[in-house]
Amino acid sequence: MEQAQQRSNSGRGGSAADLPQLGPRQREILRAVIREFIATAEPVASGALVRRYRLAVSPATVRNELALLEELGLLTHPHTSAGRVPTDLGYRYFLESLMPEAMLLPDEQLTVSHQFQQAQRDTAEWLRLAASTLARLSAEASIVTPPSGARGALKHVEAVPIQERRVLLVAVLEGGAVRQQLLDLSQPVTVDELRALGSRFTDEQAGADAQRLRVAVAHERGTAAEIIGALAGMLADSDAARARDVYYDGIQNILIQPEFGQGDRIREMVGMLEDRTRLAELLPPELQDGEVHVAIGNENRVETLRGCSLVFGRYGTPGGVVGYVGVVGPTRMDYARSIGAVRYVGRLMSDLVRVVEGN
Amino acid sequence: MEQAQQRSNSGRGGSAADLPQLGPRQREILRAVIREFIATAEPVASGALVRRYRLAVSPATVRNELALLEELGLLTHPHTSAGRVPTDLGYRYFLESLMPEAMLLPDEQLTVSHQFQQAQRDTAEWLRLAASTLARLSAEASIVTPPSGARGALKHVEAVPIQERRVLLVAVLEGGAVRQQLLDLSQPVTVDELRALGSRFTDEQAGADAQRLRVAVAHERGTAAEIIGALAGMLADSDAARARDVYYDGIQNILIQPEFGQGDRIREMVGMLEDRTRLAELLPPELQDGEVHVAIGNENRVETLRGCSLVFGRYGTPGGVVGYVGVVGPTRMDYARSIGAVRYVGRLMSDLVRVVEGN
DNA sequence: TGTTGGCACTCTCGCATGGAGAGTGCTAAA
DNA sequence: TTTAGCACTCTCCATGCGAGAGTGCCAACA
Repeated sequence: MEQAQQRSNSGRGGSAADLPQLGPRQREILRAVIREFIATAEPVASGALVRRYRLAVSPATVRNELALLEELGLLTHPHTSAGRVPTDLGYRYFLESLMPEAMLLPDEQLTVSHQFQQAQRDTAEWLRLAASTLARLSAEASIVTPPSGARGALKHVEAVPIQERRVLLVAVLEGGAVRQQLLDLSQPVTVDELRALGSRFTDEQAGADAQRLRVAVAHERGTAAEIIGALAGMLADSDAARARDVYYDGIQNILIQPEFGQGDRIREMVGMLEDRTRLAELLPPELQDGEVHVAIGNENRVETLRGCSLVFGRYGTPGGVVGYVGVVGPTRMDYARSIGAVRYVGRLMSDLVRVVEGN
Repeated sequence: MEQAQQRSNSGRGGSAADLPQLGPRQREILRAVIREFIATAEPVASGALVRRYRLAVSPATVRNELALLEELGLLTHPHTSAGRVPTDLGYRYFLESLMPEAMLLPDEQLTVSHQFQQAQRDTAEWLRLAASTLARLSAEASIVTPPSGARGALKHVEAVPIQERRVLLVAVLEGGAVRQQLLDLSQPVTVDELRALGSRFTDEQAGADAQRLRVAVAHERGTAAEIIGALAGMLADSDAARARDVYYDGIQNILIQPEFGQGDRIREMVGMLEDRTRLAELLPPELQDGEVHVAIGNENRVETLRGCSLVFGRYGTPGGVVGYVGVVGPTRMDYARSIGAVRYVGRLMSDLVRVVEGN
């Protein structure tokens, strides 16, 4: 009955080390409690466990085991005569050694990857699709950050005339991101001059970062200097802009969860998600591409998200751009599904980024 | 004591015609009820009115007037011994002829316009700023749609090489929108060829819409035909993409409103807002730039938003691009503030669009 | 005729009560 | 070691009751 174990989901906090040792029956019972609680959101009673999971022992025996699991810190009691509820540590144990393999079903994978292939081949579209796919698969709220270039290197410059002294600068970055900005010039400029400047800068400054562009400003004068200066600003702002460009979806999914029933818990949560400047606090500190990090309840650093779990994955290319995909929900979430979804969508995003980078 | 009246906020439904005639004291009392209810969200009692608004009559007299206003359909009663609550019609009357002038304070205007000037000069940034500004000013949830070109005419084309057979197409549209898409070519192409194609298309097809580009495909062959075809697709998809690019903010503001206290009302609402495909249902059918449209409660067409009011404005340039800014909240909202905020932010957005268009 | 004080009536809300039901913990027996 | 039995605890729900808020109406008054 033991499922394929999977230790690759380890999170931070070195939790694997301090997890207690359990016998097979205790493991079976713990797993049943967590499954049941995830499904019902109600404290789980000994009798119900025996009945619904066809345990070969009596409720009294189960009660003894439950008391033991509680003593180990894996379960709690809302009050004396209520059933058991998993603690954060209980979920952690489940994740580390009880959870079924965290994989999407093959036909789900097929559907999702098909959708990604159908989507318009544009980064914003992909991000939106990733967010909505994650929200649907996990039935939680999802967060997706755009890929951000490690250096924000310039790849291509274009200056489009708007008026005689106003141009739209379009910069394509290494990694396929496109940034645009209006620029008012101090002198009139012709279409041909702009075109020439665009191709010259594309040739000369390809691969440059904000730093190098700032230096290059000194060697230019007039319109050229103004444009290079603006480009440097665009590249420097690039990361700040990225932080504001986060995609959310599925907030409605977590609004209905009974744990957010009333009070301002929910308001705080949504406020936290809407405040794009605080997003960085959610992201796991060090994480490799392809790995999935799970922060259960109090394991995450943000106070307003106590009682919530975060499942985050990192996508990108080695040495190239980096982005995050993740889901947020109550600690009582279907971790196997969420992890599977995050991992798969992260992998797809990595593939897409690789395509844009041209590898 | 009568405030400056303002009839420019008329909505659809020809409501101004069927509004009852009221005497000055009735108007004063109705205004007080609505003010009080907007502030407290609790049914308003006759005694409280007299006390808090220093009315020169006794509670009994006020009760008589309240009964009359109820008979006219402007107020209701949750139950026999409760205070009065405005009906949709009551709010409508308030809007049409009782509301103080719907204008932001001069220093608020200054702060906001300053923020817009400070912002990075990029459409996405403006939209985000508009959404967050509206949410903050109105203390409701805000919705901002990107400017969409009336025709989606092409202004500038650029093809950036990614690999030898893969290019990133960047199209700048009339109105300053930038669209990008990856394209896999059937034959390898050099950087110089791409550059030449880009400038040729920019020259030949400037001002073209999706339709004309489709025709132009027939006159090209090879790589050029593939690129033109892709451009036609991008322009055609342009409107669909725009619909998905809506900016929301301040959802947390309406989550705490007591009217959305519990139940799935709120979940439905957020679901409605998150579902970008249904946004068009919210937008007012015909509306001139600069006008503000208010749909109170049942006046809006979407069922899940019964009990909510929408305040929408249209921005853009005559004959040019068009976009919408608006706020969503409970019918019990501060209409003067919301309308003032929507009008002012709409005007700023119109200015910005005009700048991008080069007028 | 319009206004007001007085008063009965109604409805909600909060609180305490009590019984039913669910579930545990403990003990003693198998 | 497991289990049956049983007392105990706690929640939940329905009920009832009293207080309070507020209205509607009536009769008196200016």
